[in-house]
Amino acid sequence: MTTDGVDPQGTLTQLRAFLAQAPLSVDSRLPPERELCQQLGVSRGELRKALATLEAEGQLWRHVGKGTFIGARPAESLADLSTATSRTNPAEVMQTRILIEPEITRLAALNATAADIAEMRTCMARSRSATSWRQYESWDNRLHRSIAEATRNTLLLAMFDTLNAVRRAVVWGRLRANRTRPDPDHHSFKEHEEIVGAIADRDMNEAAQAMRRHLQTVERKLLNYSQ
Amino acid sequence: MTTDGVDPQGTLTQLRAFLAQAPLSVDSRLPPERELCQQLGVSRGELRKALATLEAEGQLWRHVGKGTFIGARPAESLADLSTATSRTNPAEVMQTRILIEPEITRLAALNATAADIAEMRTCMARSRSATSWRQYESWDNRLHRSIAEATRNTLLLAMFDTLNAVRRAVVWGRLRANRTRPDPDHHSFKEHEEIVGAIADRDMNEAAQAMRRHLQTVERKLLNYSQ
DNA sequence: TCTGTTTACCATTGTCTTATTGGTTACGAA
DNA sequence: TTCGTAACCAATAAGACAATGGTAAACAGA
Repeated sequence: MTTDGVDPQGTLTQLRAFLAQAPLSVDSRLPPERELCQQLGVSRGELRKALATLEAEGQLWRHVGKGTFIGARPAESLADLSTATSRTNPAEVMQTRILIEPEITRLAALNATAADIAEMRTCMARSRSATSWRQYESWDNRLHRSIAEATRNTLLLAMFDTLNAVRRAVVWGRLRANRTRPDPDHHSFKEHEEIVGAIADRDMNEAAQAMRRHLQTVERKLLNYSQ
Repeated sequence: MTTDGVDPQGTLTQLRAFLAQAPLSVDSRLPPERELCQQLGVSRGELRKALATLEAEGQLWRHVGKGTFIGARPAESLADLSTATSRTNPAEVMQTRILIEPEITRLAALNATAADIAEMRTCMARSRSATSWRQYESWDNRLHRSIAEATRNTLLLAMFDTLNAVRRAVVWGRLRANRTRPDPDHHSFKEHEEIVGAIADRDMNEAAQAMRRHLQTVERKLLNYSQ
């Protein structure tokens, strides 16, 4: 194993020298392969071998249609709705809801106005009188969102909307067709009452716990049987 | 005031009839004004008056370059990083962090592996030996993210990243220049120790409370004096 | 036979141009 | 004045085109 067996024509060395000499800062794009191989006087295949080595070393990264860039590949942000949706699952969604929504409810109990609470009660009444699961879920959604609105924190509301969007995408096909409308004694009705009641009482701890109990019921129903 | 003073040519009535007859479901786009006014045999001005009435009634919505659509105008999603950033403020950001991150820490105490905890300790050590505020904040960021990673919930991690992106954008210009590096007895060092210690002990409640105490200190420093 | 070069093609991405659309204004006719 | 017509504007959408990394086949040279 001779040294020139590793880098026969010195393409890699030549490329390193070029990068050291060129005025390229981090995240800047270097010339396209078709130009660069002419500048260095090597074939495109040899150049790509050297580039592959540097990429393996983490000194640069490449992407079709974009180019070749200095530095570390930008981590694909998980903070993106589509990528988050494609990588998660219903169990994670419920766990996240159980973590976050009770705390939202706690803050709602502190900040909700009378109008907010009236809005929640309206949503509850409409969900009770829903004539289809689709209607019920619409009002259920709106109830949960009105609680998030009551926190008077736009960022928190945005986080809730994000979570909600992921939830809808993940449990998409889940259409309950076995019954045409919710039972009058559907568990959610009583649980919603408890949540909104605690918010109206300004009982922050009870509000949070009621929401947690509600979501845990939903999770149980979701993961064990369908509904 | 005669009846035909309200709708002289009956354009509005004609348009209502057209919409009732046409096979247009919710969210579907109706023909552009230039076509529609020919179909109905009225001038574009008259058509636009009728459309304005229906829009005021909430039966349709219009937008330049897009068209005219049946149904309610889609609410601009707050679940968007840029809009959320532009409407929130540092106080909301801290409130949201104090609500969410302790719960993340609680779950991390349950799910963290030994490797996760080692990663957290590495971040703490690096932040202690940082020679600039910029370095310190980089390792502080990475510590908080490693805690979110330890939850083993990709959706929760995505939510954390979202919150973090907003935080960075909101408190952007805030560069601490009064000292070149953090004090060796900076409050965060001890608080980070308590958080990671509780995670290592699998003490979920203490982990959550330690994180809450830490963030409340950060909030106090942020809102009262700068740092 | 093996290695490297050339060439062509592909899928993805970015950029530029063009067309469409609601909104507005000016002008003229009734 | 009132209303229809035309023209223009800004925002948006859609398509055309070019550029780029990735890949395989054909070819040449040892």
